[in-house]
Amino acid sequence: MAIIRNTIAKKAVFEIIQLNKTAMSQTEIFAKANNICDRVTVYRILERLVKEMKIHKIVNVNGVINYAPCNSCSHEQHVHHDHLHFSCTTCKKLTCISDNRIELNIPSNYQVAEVFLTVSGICPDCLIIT
Amino acid sequence: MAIIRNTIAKKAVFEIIQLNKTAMSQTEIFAKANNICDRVTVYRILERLVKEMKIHKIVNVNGVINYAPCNSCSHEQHVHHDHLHFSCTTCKKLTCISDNRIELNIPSNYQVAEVFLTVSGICPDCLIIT
DNA sequence: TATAATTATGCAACATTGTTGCGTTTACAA
DNA sequence: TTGTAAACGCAACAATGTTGCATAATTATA
Ligand SMILES: [Mn+2]
Ligand SMILES: [Mn+2]
Ligand SMILES: [Zn+2]
Ligand SMILES: [Zn+2]
Repeated sequence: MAIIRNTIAKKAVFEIIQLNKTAMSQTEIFAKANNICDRVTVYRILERLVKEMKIHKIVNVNGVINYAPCNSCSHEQHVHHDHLHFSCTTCKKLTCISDNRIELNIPSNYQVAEVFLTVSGICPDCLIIT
Repeated sequence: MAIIRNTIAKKAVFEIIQLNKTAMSQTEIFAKANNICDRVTVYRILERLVKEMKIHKIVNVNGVINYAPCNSCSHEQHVHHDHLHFSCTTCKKLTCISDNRIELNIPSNYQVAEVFLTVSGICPDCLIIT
């Protein structure tokens, strides 16, 4: 079993993700990290944090991968998240929205593993401004 | 108002998309196009076909953008598709699955525009092989 | 048909996002 | 304190997508 090390960079990256209200891409996280480590290291730290189930991965509607903290992830729910994501077309922010039950209507010959549900539109912050 | 031109390359790209059972990325489409045009042209043709509502765009779970033909797209439904997509973890193919009603449970201060629902798992073809 | 205007293309160059290999450093257990 | 696995930096690469600009093809219209 591999030993998990809590390096300075890893702690910093995790804190950046935790303190932010919305999900962030590697680029955004690296920008906030103030050159605490190389950008490749950020990628590798993110991989580890996902594996350790401290954060989860979300593909935004434009194809860019974002990361957000896991709040109550069990081993089974870690990837197959029970919540949806909201992608704001104005501020481009991606937000985790609390649990949402959906009923899938898929032919029985498909074996379902994970459900990815992302809704785009305008977030509350951007609606106020308008 | 812009005039729509049906060029040889555009017809070829559209036919490639129509004849394929699953959605395809620009890379796959270009590979099948047999150097009928430059790869940049394929990107531009895809943009036009999306605008003309002949095809639609789907972001796969890995972040790569795929394209599939539109079957019964109205102006309103063009992007806000009423169907879900199945992403096979084995053969990596992305398939459009016919309509699927879902009930969203989003706070009312979010203004919803489009819904993106992608399910991953194992497709029927890959299940048979196993 | 000839000419002008518009649309589409090729090519080169660039941007962004993500990955890999490898030698070196660091964290942690013993 | 020290050995070793884990993490890191750096350089190089890969995949995907975008932009500018000169040229070619198509369509409009005189
Ligand atoms: Mn989330
Ligand atoms: Mn589809
Ligand atoms: Zn917003
Ligand atoms: Zn499959």
